[in-house]
Amino acid sequence: MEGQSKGDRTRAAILQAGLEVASTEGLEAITIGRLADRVNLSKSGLFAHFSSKEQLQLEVLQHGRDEFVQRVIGPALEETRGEPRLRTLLKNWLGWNWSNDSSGGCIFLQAAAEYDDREGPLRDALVESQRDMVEFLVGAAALCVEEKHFREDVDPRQFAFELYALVMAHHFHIRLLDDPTAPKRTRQGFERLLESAK
Amino acid sequence: MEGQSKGDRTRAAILQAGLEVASTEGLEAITIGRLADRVNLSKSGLFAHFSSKEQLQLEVLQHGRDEFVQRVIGPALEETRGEPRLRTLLKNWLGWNWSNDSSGGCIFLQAAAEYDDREGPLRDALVESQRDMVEFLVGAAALCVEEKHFREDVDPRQFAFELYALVMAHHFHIRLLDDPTAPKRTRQGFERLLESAK
DNA sequence: CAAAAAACCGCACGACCGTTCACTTAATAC
DNA sequence: GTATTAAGTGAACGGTCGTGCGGTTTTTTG
Repeated sequence: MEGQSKGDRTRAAILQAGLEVASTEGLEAITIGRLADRVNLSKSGLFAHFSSKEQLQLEVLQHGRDEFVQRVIGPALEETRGEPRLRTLLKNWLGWNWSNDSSGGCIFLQAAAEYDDREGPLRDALVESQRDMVEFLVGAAALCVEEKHFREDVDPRQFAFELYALVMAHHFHIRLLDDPTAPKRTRQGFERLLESAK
Repeated sequence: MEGQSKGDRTRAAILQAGLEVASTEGLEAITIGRLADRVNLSKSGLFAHFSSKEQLQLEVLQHGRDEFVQRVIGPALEETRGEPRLRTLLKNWLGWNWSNDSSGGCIFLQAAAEYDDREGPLRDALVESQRDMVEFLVGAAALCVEEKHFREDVDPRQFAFELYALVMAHHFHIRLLDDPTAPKRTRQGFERLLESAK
């Protein structure tokens, strides 16, 4: 009668393991057998929790969204509007990309590469989440204008574009090229972006 | 006795088809069978051209490098050093990302996501090619300083970081989000980047 | 045009894939 | 504590994967 049944706990463990695999090797690299090993279940035992592999992938992606909101968006929303919020957002975002706790980078950037030329429900779900993300950035930038932290003629959408660009470059440089100066360069680009908006 | 034997021509066709698959679905999505269908060969007939699947993938990646040099780097090198060369580079680069001629986006950004958390020869080859790419950008920016198009205190490496960032964002917005304003935003970011370097 | 070499095919293999189903074991409810 | 329900197992299926081998066809050489 209380919170979590056995099934719920198993499900959560599966999604967590799925997120780890997906963020390092991709959503397409998720395999029933491999995931079953990771959580000590039989293939069929794991499969019984989902109606299909695609459904499993969709739920893993959704789990990624939830985690991102909790670890990145949430803390930013607790900050005061405008520039401080933007700074907190970037800080946690870079932490998310870099998080070495079992996971490998950002599942969204990983999935973006996988589905940017493919059709289907997975692409649709990803596009929706990324459009949300962009809209959140646009909103955060618009608040900077509203709070007079930015000039009035700053285009929030252009600002969001360039901010996301920096985060992608950060991910690329730190994960693929092993460049330890990536965070510094990202922050420097961010400061330049802020400067030219003021 | 003359230029191309039958085998060479077939090989080239395989690599071209491989590049198309790799740029849309990834190097990992390359499959002997699917590729064999695409070029009207039997699985074993195709396989005989390579010593292993990994070798095939490596050669596809190398083919991508060659194409990129020919279509993007080459034209830029014909331009006069400094800012004009940089502008030509960006123009052709965006064209490469967008090239709708059978291919799907940039094979390097695709592969970067696939191998940023994996080990092996494929990752090594990719990292090398991307380091080269970054070094080329750094050099192009340094020439801008040398030619007095940029201020003396501009850091070419920081410039390269931010330029690559814009190109990644362009790729992301145009291929995943279907955002037709992406080229405009990229150019606008580029102009801002140039402006603050002058 | 014949001989040598290169290119290609068909078939088979073991491994892993997603999915189904009949069954057993464990957790929950009364 | 027993009845009921939920959770997990094991074997099997058709399919595709990378790879190896023996034989046939095509291209190249002299």
